[in-house]
Amino acid sequence: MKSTNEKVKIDGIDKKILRFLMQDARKPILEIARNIGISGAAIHQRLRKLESSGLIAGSKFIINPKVMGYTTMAYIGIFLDKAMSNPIAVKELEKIPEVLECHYTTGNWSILIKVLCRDNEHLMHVLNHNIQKIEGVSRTETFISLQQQIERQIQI
Amino acid sequence: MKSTNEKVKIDGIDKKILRFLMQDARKPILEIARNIGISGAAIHQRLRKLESSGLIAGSKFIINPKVMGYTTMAYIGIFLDKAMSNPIAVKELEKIPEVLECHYTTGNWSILIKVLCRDNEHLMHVLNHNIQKIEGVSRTETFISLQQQIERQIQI
DNA sequence: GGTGAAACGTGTTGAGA
DNA sequence: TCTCAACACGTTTCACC
Repeated sequence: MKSTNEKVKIDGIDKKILRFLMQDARKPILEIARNIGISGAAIHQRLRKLESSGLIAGSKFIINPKVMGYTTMAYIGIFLDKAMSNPIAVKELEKIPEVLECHYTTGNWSILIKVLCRDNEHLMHVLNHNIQKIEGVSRTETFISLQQQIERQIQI
Repeated sequence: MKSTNEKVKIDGIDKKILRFLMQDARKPILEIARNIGISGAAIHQRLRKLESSGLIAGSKFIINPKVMGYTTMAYIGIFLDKAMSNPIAVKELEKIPEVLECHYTTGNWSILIKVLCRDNEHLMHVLNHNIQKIEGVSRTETFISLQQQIERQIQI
């Protein structure tokens, strides 16, 4: 894997391959091959190169949380006491399964997190019993996502 | 696909299968079968059920944006004029490829978006030439993610 | 870079417990 | 729901262009 500071060059064929696989990671290579008119072996070689360049970070099945009863998504801005070091807070946040993302941000807050809960009651519980309990957390601001209207990866 | 208001019941075997595939969507079903000690055909049947329940929303290759030179991620809170309807703004935001997420939120802003840019200069350009140009956008607040410390899906 | 072919492994189905 | 077995199909490698 190359340094992440090094840009990787990809051509139009790479882009076509990636566009297929970013949509459906299990799409057979041979099917892609037939679609773009080159051999399966060639695609295989290109994918190995893209993987070792670090451009392909892996593949994932995507789960629909709504079907599991998780319908409330929210962003929470967290203010930390000055004395509190960010890494310790992150360590605690990692233990909370409802926390899906955690960003160390510029601006108002020290930390911005994304949480996924079953409902508002569950969200309130996570706020009061998990997040606010973390030492150093002084205040939080919650923004509930009423609807997620765009969700995508970098366009290539 | 069932209604998204209907919870789906999954057992321990389903969870094991999903945990493997959420980590690596291309992991062969037969390999998973050997790992958890049931036949490949059984896994195949379970996956078909999980898919038709809507729990599996698909699969994706994950691209590492840093390797493509995209190193600046930010959240932007957008204030809309009262006269402005949210759907029109979202339609415009969809046309901006740097916008990866868009949430209609409670709280200060009308909209919270996540953007991915090459660098701060690129972010400034997207703010001034794309986002601020959208009719109805009155003010924005930007939070740059200096580091993303947690990134995961719902835990099952 | 690319190809085709061979060897091997996986996906998928259907009958039956 | 599961298994087994059969077949179709995909992946991977390699020699060669």
